Amino acid sequence: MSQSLIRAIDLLAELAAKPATLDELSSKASVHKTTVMRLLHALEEKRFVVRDDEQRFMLGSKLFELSSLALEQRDIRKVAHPHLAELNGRTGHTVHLAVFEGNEVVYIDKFESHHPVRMYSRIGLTASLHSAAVSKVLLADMPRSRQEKIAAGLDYVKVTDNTLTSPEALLAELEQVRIQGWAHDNAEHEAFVHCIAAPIRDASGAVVAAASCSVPVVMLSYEGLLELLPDLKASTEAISRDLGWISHERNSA
Amino acid sequence: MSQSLIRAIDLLAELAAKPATLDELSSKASVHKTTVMRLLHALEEKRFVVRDDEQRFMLGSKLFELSSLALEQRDIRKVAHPHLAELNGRTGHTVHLAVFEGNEVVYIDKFESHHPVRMYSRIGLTASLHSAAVSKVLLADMPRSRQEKIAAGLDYVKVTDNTLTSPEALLAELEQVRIQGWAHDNAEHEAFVHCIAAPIRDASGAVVAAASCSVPVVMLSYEGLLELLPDLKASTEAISRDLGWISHERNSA
DNA sequence: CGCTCGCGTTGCGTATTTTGCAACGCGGGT
DNA sequence: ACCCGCGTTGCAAAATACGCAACGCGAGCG
Repeated sequence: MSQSLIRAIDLLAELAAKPATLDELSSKASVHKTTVMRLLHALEEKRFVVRDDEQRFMLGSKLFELSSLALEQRDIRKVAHPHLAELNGRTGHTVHLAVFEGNEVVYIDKFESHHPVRMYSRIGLTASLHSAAVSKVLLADMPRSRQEKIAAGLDYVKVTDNTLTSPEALLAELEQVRIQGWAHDNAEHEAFVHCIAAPIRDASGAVVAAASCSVPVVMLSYEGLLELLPDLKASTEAISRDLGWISHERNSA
Repeated sequence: MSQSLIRAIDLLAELAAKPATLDELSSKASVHKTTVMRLLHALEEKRFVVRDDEQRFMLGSKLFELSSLALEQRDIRKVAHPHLAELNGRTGHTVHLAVFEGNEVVYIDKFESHHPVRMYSRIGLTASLHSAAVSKVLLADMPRSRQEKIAAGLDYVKVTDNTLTSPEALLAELEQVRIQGWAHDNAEHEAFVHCIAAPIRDASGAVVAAASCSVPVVMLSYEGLLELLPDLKASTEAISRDLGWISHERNSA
Protein backbone atom coordinates (compact mmCIF):
# COMPACT_ATOMS: atom_id res chain seq x y z
CA MET A 1 0.00 0.00 0.00
CA SER A 2 1.59 3.22 -1.17
CA GLN A 3 0.82 5.52 1.71
CA SER A 4 3.12 8.28 0.60
CA LEU A 5 1.57 8.29 -2.87
CA ILE A 6 -1.96 8.28 -1.49
CA ARG A 7 -1.07 11.24 0.71
CA ALA A 8 0.23 13.18 -2.25
CA ILE A 9 -2.94 12.43 -4.19
CA ASP A 10 -5.03 13.56 -1.25
CA LEU A 11 -3.12 16.84 -1.28
CA LEU A 12 -3.99 17.29 -4.93
CA ALA A 13 -7.64 16.68 -4.07
CA GLU A 14 -7.48 19.41 -1.43
CA LEU A 15 -5.93 21.81 -3.93
CA ALA A 16 -8.66 20.90 -6.39
CA ALA A 17 -11.09 22.62 -4.04
CA LYS A 18 -8.98 25.75 -3.75
CA PRO A 19 -5.38 26.88 -3.40
CA ALA A 20 -3.95 26.52 0.10
CA THR A 21 -0.90 27.23 2.23
CA LEU A 22 1.42 24.65 3.72
CA ASP A 23 -0.20 24.96 7.15
CA GLU A 24 -3.71 24.70 5.76
CA LEU A 25 -2.85 21.53 3.89
CA SER A 26 -1.06 20.07 6.89
CA SER A 27 -4.08 20.73 9.06
CA LYS A 28 -6.57 19.30 6.55
CA ALA A 29 -4.53 16.20 5.88
CA SER A 30 -3.58 15.61 9.54
CA VAL A 31 0.00 15.20 8.44
CA HIS A 32 3.05 17.03 9.76
CA LYS A 33 3.93 20.09 7.74
CA THR A 34 7.41 18.75 7.11
CA THR A 35 5.89 15.75 5.40
CA VAL A 36 3.49 17.92 3.43
CA MET A 37 6.35 20.19 2.44
CA ARG A 38 8.38 17.33 1.00
CA LEU A 39 5.46 15.90 -0.91
CA LEU A 40 4.62 19.33 -2.32
CA HIS A 41 8.21 19.90 -3.35
CA ALA A 42 8.19 16.69 -5.32
CA LEU A 43 4.84 17.59 -6.87
CA GLU A 44 6.12 21.09 -7.66
CA GLU A 45 9.26 19.75 -9.29
CA LYS A 46 7.08 17.69 -11.62
CA ARG A 47 4.67 20.58 -12.29
CA PHE A 48 1.68 18.95 -10.61
CA VAL A 49 1.63 21.87 -8.24
CA VAL A 50 2.72 25.47 -8.53
CA ARG A 51 2.87 28.37 -6.09
CA ASP A 52 0.83 31.43 -6.77
CA ASP A 53 1.81 35.02 -6.02
CA GLU A 54 0.80 34.65 -2.39
CA GLN A 55 2.91 31.54 -1.86
CA ARG A 56 -0.15 29.35 -1.81
CA PHE A 57 0.01 26.05 -3.56
CA MET A 58 -2.32 25.36 -6.45
CA LEU A 59 -2.76 22.69 -9.07
CA GLY A 60 -0.08 22.85 -11.74
CA SER A 61 -0.13 22.78 -15.51
CA LYS A 62 1.16 19.22 -15.79
CA LEU A 63 -2.41 18.21 -15.11
CA PHE A 64 -3.53 20.03 -18.28
CA GLU A 65 -0.88 18.22 -20.22
CA LEU A 66 -1.73 14.78 -18.92
CA SER A 67 -5.45 15.41 -19.24
CA SER A 68 -5.08 16.51 -22.84
CA LEU A 69 -3.06 13.41 -23.66
CA ALA A 70 -5.46 11.14 -21.80
CA LEU A 71 -8.40 12.53 -23.77
CA GLU A 72 -6.50 12.06 -27.02
CA GLN A 73 -5.90 8.42 -26.14
CA ARG A 74 -9.64 7.91 -26.08
CA ASP A 75 -10.32 7.33 -29.75
CA ILE A 76 -14.06 7.26 -29.16
CA ARG A 77 -13.90 10.92 -28.20
CA LYS A 78 -12.06 11.93 -31.36
CA VAL A 79 -14.49 10.04 -33.56
CA ALA A 80 -17.55 11.34 -31.73
CA HIS A 81 -16.47 14.96 -31.35
CA PRO A 82 -17.50 16.37 -34.77
CA HIS A 83 -20.81 14.50 -34.74
CA LEU A 84 -21.71 15.75 -31.29
CA ALA A 85 -20.55 19.25 -32.15
CA GLU A 86 -23.05 19.20 -35.01
CA LEU A 87 -25.79 17.82 -32.78
CA ASN A 88 -25.09 20.63 -30.32
CA GLY A 89 -25.18 23.09 -33.22
CA ARG A 90 -28.48 21.80 -34.55
CA THR A 91 -30.29 21.48 -31.25
CA GLY A 92 -28.65 24.24 -29.21
CA HIS A 93 -28.77 22.03 -26.13
CA THR A 94 -26.17 20.57 -23.82
CA VAL A 95 -24.62 17.40 -25.22
CA HIS A 96 -22.50 14.89 -23.30
CA LEU A 97 -20.35 11.92 -24.18
CA ALA A 98 -19.75 9.34 -21.45
CA VAL A 99 -17.95 6.02 -21.16
CA PHE A 100 -17.80 3.22 -18.63
CA GLU A 101 -14.35 3.16 -17.07
CA GLY A 102 -13.16 1.39 -13.98
CA ASN A 103 -16.68 0.62 -12.68
CA GLU A 104 -17.79 4.18 -13.16
CA VAL A 105 -19.40 6.26 -15.84
CA VAL A 106 -17.26 9.26 -16.77
CA TYR A 107 -18.03 12.24 -18.98
CA ILE A 108 -15.28 12.58 -21.59
CA ASP A 109 -16.76 15.32 -23.72
CA LYS A 110 -19.30 18.08 -23.28
CA PHE A 111 -20.84 20.77 -25.46
CA GLU A 112 -22.46 23.66 -23.67
CA SER A 113 -25.99 24.84 -24.37
CA HIS A 114 -26.43 27.91 -26.57
CA HIS A 115 -28.92 29.15 -24.02
CA PRO A 116 -27.90 30.75 -20.72
CA VAL A 117 -28.01 27.49 -18.79
CA ARG A 118 -25.19 25.61 -17.12
CA MET A 119 -25.16 22.20 -15.58
CA TYR A 120 -23.07 20.49 -12.95
CA SER A 121 -21.58 17.98 -15.32
CA ARG A 122 -18.08 18.46 -16.58
CA ILE A 123 -15.45 16.48 -18.38
CA GLY A 124 -13.80 14.14 -15.93
CA LEU A 125 -16.63 13.96 -13.44
CA THR A 126 -18.47 10.71 -12.93
CA ALA A 127 -22.17 10.33 -13.61
CA SER A 128 -24.43 8.68 -11.11
CA LEU A 129 -24.87 5.04 -12.05
CA HIS A 130 -28.51 4.86 -10.98
CA SER A 131 -29.88 8.13 -12.27
CA ALA A 132 -27.99 9.52 -15.27
CA ALA A 133 -29.38 8.59 -18.68
CA VAL A 134 -25.93 7.87 -20.10
CA SER A 135 -25.33 5.43 -17.24
CA LYS A 136 -28.54 3.54 -17.98
CA VAL A 137 -27.57 3.21 -21.63
CA LEU A 138 -24.13 1.88 -20.74
CA LEU A 139 -25.43 -0.54 -18.11
CA ALA A 140 -28.28 -1.78 -20.30
CA ASP A 141 -25.86 -3.49 -22.67
CA MET A 142 -24.14 -5.51 -19.96
CA PRO A 143 -24.89 -9.14 -19.16
CA ARG A 144 -27.68 -9.48 -16.59
CA SER A 145 -25.39 -10.96 -13.96
CA ARG A 146 -23.02 -8.01 -14.14
CA GLN A 147 -25.98 -5.62 -14.02
CA GLU A 148 -27.25 -7.33 -10.88
CA LYS A 149 -23.85 -7.16 -9.26
CA ILE A 150 -23.49 -3.47 -10.00
CA ALA A 151 -27.09 -2.69 -9.02
CA ALA A 152 -26.63 -4.48 -5.72
CA GLY A 153 -23.54 -2.46 -4.90
CA LEU A 154 -24.97 0.98 -5.52
CA ASP A 155 -25.82 3.61 -2.94
CA TYR A 156 -29.23 4.81 -4.11
CA VAL A 157 -28.80 8.43 -3.15
CA LYS A 158 -32.10 10.23 -3.66
CA VAL A 159 -30.97 13.22 -5.69
CA THR A 160 -34.50 14.27 -6.74
CA ASP A 161 -38.02 13.02 -6.12
CA ASN A 162 -37.79 10.96 -9.28
CA THR A 163 -34.55 9.17 -8.49
CA LEU A 164 -34.69 5.38 -8.62
CA THR A 165 -34.26 3.93 -5.14
CA SER A 166 -33.81 0.20 -5.42
CA PRO A 167 -31.89 -2.38 -7.45
CA GLU A 168 -35.20 -3.85 -8.69
CA ALA A 169 -36.37 -0.51 -10.03
CA LEU A 170 -33.04 0.09 -11.74
CA LEU A 171 -32.89 -3.36 -13.33
CA ALA A 172 -36.45 -3.01 -14.60
CA GLU A 173 -35.57 0.29 -16.18
CA LEU A 174 -32.41 -1.16 -17.72
CA GLU A 175 -34.49 -3.88 -19.36
CA GLN A 176 -36.77 -1.23 -20.84
CA VAL A 177 -33.73 0.74 -22.04
CA ARG A 178 -32.29 -2.37 -23.69
CA ILE A 179 -35.55 -2.98 -25.55
CA GLN A 180 -36.24 0.58 -26.65
CA GLY A 181 -32.62 1.44 -27.38
CA TRP A 182 -32.45 4.72 -25.46
CA ALA A 183 -32.77 6.05 -21.91
CA HIS A 184 -34.17 9.06 -20.22
CA ASP A 185 -33.32 10.86 -17.01
CA ASN A 186 -36.59 12.15 -15.69
CA ALA A 187 -34.94 14.86 -13.56
CA GLU A 188 -33.49 12.00 -11.53
CA HIS A 189 -29.89 13.17 -11.76
CA GLU A 190 -30.21 16.92 -11.59
CA ALA A 191 -33.36 18.63 -10.39
CA PHE A 192 -35.15 20.56 -13.11
CA VAL A 193 -33.04 18.97 -15.84
CA HIS A 194 -34.20 16.04 -17.93
CA CYS A 195 -32.36 14.33 -20.71
CA ILE A 196 -32.24 11.48 -23.13
CA ALA A 197 -29.29 9.30 -24.03
CA ALA A 198 -28.53 6.83 -26.80
CA PRO A 199 -25.82 4.18 -27.25
CA ILE A 200 -22.71 4.32 -29.40
CA ARG A 201 -21.59 0.89 -30.63
CA ASP A 202 -18.39 -0.52 -32.03
CA ALA A 203 -17.88 -2.99 -34.86
CA SER A 204 -18.94 -5.88 -32.64
CA GLY A 205 -22.17 -4.15 -31.70
CA ALA A 206 -21.11 -3.62 -28.11
CA VAL A 207 -22.01 -0.35 -26.46
CA VAL A 208 -18.76 1.53 -25.91
CA ALA A 209 -20.10 4.99 -25.08
CA ALA A 210 -23.30 6.95 -24.63
CA ALA A 211 -24.30 10.41 -25.78
CA SER A 212 -27.03 12.54 -24.32
CA CYS A 213 -29.00 15.75 -24.76
CA SER A 214 -29.87 17.55 -21.55
CA VAL A 215 -32.40 20.36 -21.17
CA PRO A 216 -33.90 22.23 -18.21
CA VAL A 217 -37.52 21.19 -17.80
CA VAL A 218 -38.65 24.83 -17.94
CA MET A 219 -37.19 25.14 -21.43
CA LEU A 220 -38.64 22.03 -22.97
CA SER A 221 -41.46 19.72 -22.03
CA TYR A 222 -40.93 15.98 -21.87
CA GLU A 223 -42.69 15.66 -25.23
CA GLY A 224 -40.38 18.30 -26.66
CA LEU A 225 -37.41 16.41 -25.27
CA LEU A 226 -38.53 13.21 -26.97
CA GLU A 227 -38.66 15.09 -30.26
CA LEU A 228 -34.89 15.40 -30.01
CA LEU A 229 -34.52 11.63 -30.01
CA PRO A 230 -34.34 11.04 -33.78
CA ASP A 231 -31.65 13.69 -34.04
CA LEU A 232 -29.68 12.22 -31.14
CA LYS A 233 -29.95 8.69 -32.55
CA ALA A 234 -28.91 9.88 -35.98
CA SER A 235 -25.72 11.22 -34.39
CA THR A 236 -24.98 8.20 -32.23
CA GLU A 237 -25.60 5.87 -35.18
CA ALA A 238 -23.30 7.92 -37.39
CA ILE A 239 -20.61 7.67 -34.77
CA SER A 240 -21.27 3.93 -34.46
CA ARG A 241 -20.89 3.49 -38.22
CA ASP A 242 -17.61 5.39 -38.08
CA LEU A 243 -16.54 2.77 -35.52
CA GLY A 244 -17.49 -0.06 -37.86
CA TRP A 245 -20.97 -0.82 -36.58
CA ILE A 246 -23.46 -2.14 -39.11
CA SER A 247 -27.09 -1.40 -38.48
CA HIS A 248 -29.35 -4.45 -38.77
CA GLU A 249 -32.60 -2.83 -37.95
CA ARG A 250 -34.77 0.10 -38.82
CA ASN A 251 -34.70 2.47 -35.86
CA SER A 252 -37.52 4.69 -34.75
CA ALA A 253 -38.57 6.50 -31.61
CA MET B 1 12.91 13.21 -1.45
CA SER B 2 9.73 11.33 -2.18
CA GLN B 3 11.03 8.49 -4.27
CA SER B 4 7.82 6.50 -4.30
CA LEU B 5 5.83 9.53 -5.41
CA ILE B 6 8.35 10.42 -8.10
CA ARG B 7 8.15 6.87 -9.41
CA ALA B 8 4.41 7.03 -9.61
CA ILE B 9 4.61 10.31 -11.49
CA ASP B 10 7.11 8.78 -13.89
CA LEU B 11 4.66 5.97 -14.53
CA LEU B 12 2.00 8.53 -15.40
CA ALA B 13 4.45 10.15 -17.82
CA GLU B 14 5.01 6.78 -19.52
CA LEU B 15 1.28 6.25 -19.81
CA ALA B 16 0.95 9.73 -21.28
CA ALA B 17 2.87 8.46 -24.28
CA LYS B 18 0.66 5.40 -24.71
CA PRO B 19 -1.13 2.72 -22.68
CA ALA B 20 1.16 -0.06 -21.43
CA THR B 21 1.19 -3.37 -19.58
CA LEU B 22 2.71 -4.02 -16.18
CA ASP B 23 5.80 -5.58 -17.69
CA GLU B 24 6.29 -2.77 -20.18
CA LEU B 25 6.11 -0.18 -17.44
CA SER B 26 8.41 -2.18 -15.20
CA SER B 27 10.97 -2.43 -17.97
CA LYS B 28 10.79 1.25 -18.91
CA ALA B 29 11.01 2.46 -15.34
CA SER B 30 13.71 -0.03 -14.31
CA VAL B 31 11.65 -0.89 -11.29
CA HIS B 32 10.52 -4.33 -10.15
CA LYS B 33 7.08 -5.23 -11.42
CA THR B 34 5.87 -5.81 -7.87
CA THR B 35 6.68 -2.21 -7.07
CA VAL B 36 5.04 -0.98 -10.25
CA MET B 37 1.99 -3.07 -9.54
CA ARG B 38 1.53 -1.54 -6.10
CA LEU B 39 1.95 1.98 -7.37
CA LEU B 40 -0.52 1.35 -10.20
CA HIS B 41 -3.04 -0.13 -7.80
CA ALA B 42 -2.92 3.00 -5.71
CA LEU B 43 -3.21 5.17 -8.82
CA GLU B 44 -6.09 3.02 -10.08
CA GLU B 45 -7.93 3.27 -6.79
CA LYS B 46 -7.78 7.05 -7.07
CA ARG B 47 -8.77 7.02 -10.76
CA PHE B 48 -5.46 8.38 -12.02
CA VAL B 49 -5.11 5.21 -14.00
CA VAL B 50 -7.59 2.77 -15.48
CA ARG B 51 -7.26 -0.53 -17.27
CA ASP B 52 -8.50 -0.81 -20.82
CA ASP B 53 -10.13 -3.85 -22.42
CA GLU B 54 -6.77 -5.50 -23.02
CA GLN B 55 -5.67 -5.09 -19.40
CA ARG B 56 -3.26 -2.37 -20.31
CA PHE B 57 -2.99 0.59 -18.02
CA MET B 58 -3.90 4.03 -19.30
CA LEU B 59 -4.35 7.49 -17.86
CA GLY B 60 -7.57 7.77 -15.86
CA SER B 61 -10.40 10.27 -15.76
CA LYS B 62 -9.32 11.85 -12.49
CA LEU B 63 -6.85 13.78 -14.57
CA PHE B 64 -9.72 15.35 -16.54
CA GLU B 65 -11.38 16.31 -13.33
CA LEU B 66 -8.30 17.89 -11.77
CA SER B 67 -7.35 19.58 -15.01
CA SER B 68 -10.80 21.08 -15.35
CA LEU B 69 -10.70 22.38 -11.80
CA ALA B 70 -7.17 23.68 -12.20
CA LEU B 71 -8.20 25.64 -15.29
CA GLU B 72 -11.22 27.05 -13.46
CA GLN B 73 -8.96 28.27 -10.67
CA ARG B 74 -7.15 30.38 -13.21
CA ASP B 75 -9.41 33.41 -13.28
CA ILE B 76 -7.43 34.95 -16.09
CA ARG B 77 -8.57 32.17 -18.36
CA LYS B 78 -12.22 32.65 -17.57
CA VAL B 79 -11.99 36.40 -18.16
CA ALA B 80 -10.00 36.02 -21.35
CA HIS B 81 -11.95 33.14 -22.90
CA PRO B 82 -14.84 35.04 -24.54
CA HIS B 83 -12.56 37.78 -25.83
CA LEU B 84 -10.14 35.33 -27.39
CA ALA B 85 -13.01 33.25 -28.77
CA GLU B 86 -14.17 36.39 -30.59
CA LEU B 87 -10.66 37.14 -31.80
CA ASN B 88 -10.44 33.62 -33.15
CA GLY B 89 -13.85 34.08 -34.77
CA ARG B 90 -12.89 37.36 -36.42
CA THR B 91 -9.44 36.37 -37.65
CA GLY B 92 -9.92 32.65 -38.26
CA HIS B 93 -6.42 32.00 -36.94
CA THR B 94 -4.97 30.02 -34.03
CA VAL B 95 -5.12 31.97 -30.77
CA HIS B 96 -3.27 31.08 -27.56
CA LEU B 97 -3.36 32.28 -23.99
CA ALA B 98 -0.22 31.71 -21.90
CA VAL B 99 0.92 32.53 -18.39
CA PHE B 100 4.18 32.43 -16.47
CA GLU B 101 4.02 29.69 -13.88
CA GLY B 102 6.78 28.11 -11.87
CA ASN B 103 9.57 29.55 -14.03
CA GLU B 104 7.90 28.37 -17.22
CA VAL B 105 5.46 29.72 -19.74
CA VAL B 106 2.40 27.50 -20.05
CA TYR B 107 -0.47 27.59 -22.54
CA ILE B 108 -3.74 27.66 -20.63
CA ASP B 109 -6.14 28.20 -23.50
CA LYS B 110 -6.12 27.64 -27.22
CA PHE B 111 -8.52 28.27 -30.10
CA GLU B 112 -7.90 26.29 -33.24
CA SER B 113 -7.59 27.83 -36.69
CA HIS B 114 -10.62 27.71 -38.98
CA HIS B 115 -8.26 26.61 -41.73
CA PRO B 116 -6.94 23.06 -42.06
CA VAL B 117 -3.80 23.75 -40.05
CA ARG B 118 -2.75 22.35 -36.71
CA MET B 119 0.14 23.31 -34.49
CA TYR B 120 2.13 21.51 -31.83
CA SER B 121 0.94 23.73 -29.03
CA ARG B 122 -1.70 22.48 -26.67
CA ILE B 123 -3.17 23.46 -23.35
CA GLY B 124 -0.79 22.39 -20.62
CA LEU B 125 2.37 22.35 -22.68
CA THR B 126 5.12 24.83 -21.99
CA ALA B 127 6.29 27.36 -24.52
CA SER B 128 9.96 27.86 -25.19
CA LEU B 129 11.22 30.78 -23.13
CA HIS B 130 13.61 32.05 -25.77
CA SER B 131 11.57 31.70 -28.94
CA ALA B 132 7.81 31.85 -28.37
CA ALA B 133 6.22 35.28 -28.75
CA VAL B 134 4.07 34.84 -25.63
CA SER B 135 7.22 34.12 -23.63
CA LYS B 136 8.88 37.29 -24.82
CA VAL B 137 5.86 39.34 -23.81
CA LEU B 138 5.81 37.79 -20.36
CA LEU B 139 9.55 38.15 -19.82
CA ALA B 140 9.64 41.72 -21.13
CA ASP B 141 7.67 43.00 -18.14
CA MET B 142 10.05 41.54 -15.58
CA PRO B 143 12.79 43.48 -13.77
CA ARG B 144 16.05 43.48 -15.72
CA SER B 145 17.85 41.47 -13.05
CA ARG B 146 15.30 38.68 -13.21
CA GLN B 147 15.43 38.74 -17.00
CA GLU B 148 19.20 38.35 -16.90
CA LYS B 149 18.95 35.47 -14.47
CA ILE B 150 16.40 33.65 -16.60
CA ALA B 151 18.26 34.42 -19.84
CA ALA B 152 21.51 33.09 -18.38
CA GLY B 153 19.85 29.84 -17.36
CA LEU B 154 18.28 28.97 -20.70
CA ASP B 155 19.30 26.25 -23.07
CA TYR B 156 19.18 28.04 -26.41
CA VAL B 157 17.96 25.14 -28.48
CA LYS B 158 18.02 26.11 -32.14
CA VAL B 159 14.53 25.12 -33.19
CA THR B 160 14.64 26.98 -36.50
CA ASP B 161 17.16 29.09 -38.39
CA ASN B 162 15.65 32.19 -36.82
CA THR B 163 15.85 31.07 -33.21
CA LEU B 164 17.69 33.41 -30.85
CA THR B 165 20.88 31.78 -29.65
CA SER B 166 22.33 33.88 -26.86
CA PRO B 167 21.27 35.68 -23.69
CA GLU B 168 22.39 38.98 -25.21
CA ALA B 169 20.19 38.54 -28.25
CA LEU B 170 17.23 37.58 -26.11
CA LEU B 171 17.64 40.51 -23.70
CA ALA B 172 17.95 42.94 -26.59
CA GLU B 173 14.75 41.62 -28.08
CA LEU B 174 12.98 41.82 -24.70
CA GLU B 175 13.93 45.48 -24.48
CA GLN B 176 12.41 46.05 -27.90
CA VAL B 177 9.27 44.16 -26.87
CA ARG B 178 8.95 46.24 -23.72
CA ILE B 179 9.14 49.46 -25.77
CA GLN B 180 6.84 48.48 -28.58
CA GLY B 181 4.37 46.61 -26.40
CA TRP B 182 4.14 43.41 -28.46
CA ALA B 183 6.35 40.55 -29.62
CA HIS B 184 6.73 38.41 -32.67
CA ASP B 185 7.98 34.91 -33.25
CA ASN B 186 9.69 34.97 -36.59
CA ALA B 187 9.28 31.21 -37.11
CA GLU B 188 11.67 30.82 -34.17
CA HIS B 189 9.46 28.47 -32.22
CA GLU B 190 7.87 26.36 -34.93
CA ALA B 191 9.22 26.19 -38.45
CA PHE B 192 6.92 27.74 -41.02
CA VAL B 193 4.76 29.33 -38.35
CA HIS B 194 5.06 32.94 -37.29
CA CYS B 195 3.04 34.77 -34.72
CA ILE B 196 2.53 37.91 -32.73
CA ALA B 197 1.70 38.26 -29.06
CA ALA B 198 0.49 41.06 -26.81
CA PRO B 199 0.35 41.49 -23.03
CA ILE B 200 -2.63 41.20 -20.74
CA ARG B 201 -2.34 43.38 -17.63
CA ASP B 202 -4.01 43.46 -14.26
CA ALA B 203 -5.17 46.42 -12.20
CA SER B 204 -1.61 47.19 -11.16
CA GLY B 205 -0.45 47.26 -14.75
CA ALA B 206 1.63 44.13 -14.36
CA VAL B 207 1.63 41.64 -17.23
CA VAL B 208 -0.17 38.55 -15.99
CA ALA B 209 -0.73 36.72 -19.28
CA ALA B 210 -0.04 36.94 -22.98
CA ALA B 211 -2.21 36.20 -25.96
CA SER B 212 -1.04 35.41 -29.46
CA CYS B 213 -2.14 34.87 -33.03
CA SER B 214 -0.22 32.20 -34.93
CA VAL B 215 -0.29 31.63 -38.68
CA PRO B 216 1.66 29.42 -41.09
CA VAL B 217 3.98 31.59 -43.17
CA VAL B 218 2.51 30.16 -46.39
CA MET B 219 -0.91 31.47 -45.44
CA LEU B 220 0.05 35.00 -44.48
CA SER B 221 3.07 37.16 -45.12
CA TYR B 222 4.82 38.94 -42.28
CA GLU B 223 3.11 42.16 -43.34
CA GLY B 224 -0.23 40.41 -43.30
CA LEU B 225 0.55 39.08 -39.83
CA LEU B 226 1.27 42.59 -38.57
CA GLU B 227 -2.12 43.68 -39.84
CA LEU B 228 -3.63 41.42 -37.18
CA LEU B 229 -1.89 43.39 -34.44
CA PRO B 230 -4.59 46.06 -33.86
CA ASP B 231 -7.20 43.34 -33.53
CA LEU B 232 -5.03 41.33 -31.14
CA LYS B 233 -4.25 44.38 -29.03
CA ALA B 234 -7.91 45.36 -28.94
CA SER B 235 -8.65 41.96 -27.43
CA THR B 236 -5.80 41.94 -24.92
CA GLU B 237 -6.65 45.47 -23.83
CA ALA B 238 -10.31 44.55 -23.39
CA ILE B 239 -9.27 41.62 -21.24
CA SER B 240 -6.91 43.90 -19.28
CA ARG B 241 -9.72 46.37 -18.66
CA ASP B 242 -11.90 43.52 -17.41
CA LEU B 243 -9.08 42.86 -14.95
CA GLY B 244 -9.09 46.46 -13.77
CA TRP B 245 -6.32 47.86 -15.94
CA ILE B 246 -6.62 51.50 -16.90
CA SER B 247 -5.02 52.52 -20.13
CA HIS B 248 -2.83 55.62 -19.87
CA GLU B 249 -1.71 55.82 -23.45
CA ARG B 250 -2.98 55.78 -26.97
CA ASN B 251 -1.94 52.51 -28.51
CA SER B 252 -1.03 51.94 -32.12
CA ALA B 253 0.90 49.47 -34.19
C1' DC C 1 14.85 50.24 14.92
C1' DG C 2 14.13 46.18 17.49
C1' DC C 3 11.17 42.60 18.69
C1' DT C 4 7.69 39.20 17.89
C1' DC C 5 5.08 36.16 15.22
C1' DG C 6 3.81 33.39 11.31
C1' DC C 7 5.26 30.34 8.07
C1' DG C 8 8.35 27.83 5.25
C1' DT C 9 12.55 25.10 5.82
C1' DT C 10 16.25 21.92 7.64
C1' DG C 11 19.10 18.14 10.08
C1' DC C 12 18.66 13.94 12.08
C1' DG C 13 17.40 9.61 14.37
C1' DT C 14 13.73 6.46 14.64
C1' DA C 15 9.82 4.20 12.94
C1' DT C 16 7.57 2.77 9.19
C1' DT C 17 7.08 1.85 4.60
C1' DT C 18 8.83 0.37 0.35
C1' DT C 19 11.05 -2.88 -2.16
C1' DG C 20 12.51 -7.05 -4.53
C1' DC C 21 12.63 -11.96 -4.31
C1' DA C 22 10.68 -16.22 -5.11
C1' DA C 23 6.88 -18.50 -5.89
C1' DC C 24 1.91 -18.80 -6.94
C1' DG C 25 -2.39 -18.74 -9.74
C1' DC C 26 -4.87 -18.30 -13.81
C1' DG C 27 -5.97 -18.06 -18.55
C1' DG C 28 -4.73 -18.75 -23.21
C1' DG C 29 -2.43 -21.24 -26.71
C1' DT C 30 -0.30 -25.34 -28.57
C1' DA D 1 -2.44 -31.76 -20.50
C1' DC D 2 1.31 -28.83 -20.39
C1' DC D 3 3.74 -24.60 -20.88
C1' DC D 4 4.20 -19.79 -20.91
C1' DG D 5 3.08 -15.06 -20.03
C1' DC D 6 1.55 -11.98 -16.88
C1' DG D 7 -0.55 -10.29 -12.85
C1' DT D 8 -0.39 -11.19 -7.87
C1' DT D 9 1.13 -12.37 -3.02
C1' DG D 10 3.82 -13.20 1.49
C1' DC D 11 7.72 -11.85 3.72
C1' DA D 12 12.21 -10.18 5.31
C1' DA D 13 15.58 -6.79 4.43
C1' DA D 14 16.75 -2.41 2.85
C1' DA D 15 15.67 2.05 2.32
C1' DT D 16 12.95 5.85 2.84
C1' DA D 17 9.46 8.59 5.09
C1' DC D 18 8.35 10.81 8.97
C1' DG D 19 7.97 13.89 12.88
C1' DC D 20 10.51 16.54 16.15
C1' DA D 21 12.72 20.56 17.44
C1' DA D 22 14.78 24.32 16.04
C1' DC D 23 16.16 27.68 12.48
C1' DG D 24 15.70 31.63 9.21
C1' DC D 25 13.38 35.21 7.12
C1' DG D 26 10.05 38.65 6.20
C1' DA D 27 6.28 41.40 7.70
C1' DG D 28 3.99 43.97 11.08
C1' DC D 29 3.81 46.50 15.26
C1' DG D 30 5.24 49.30 19.11
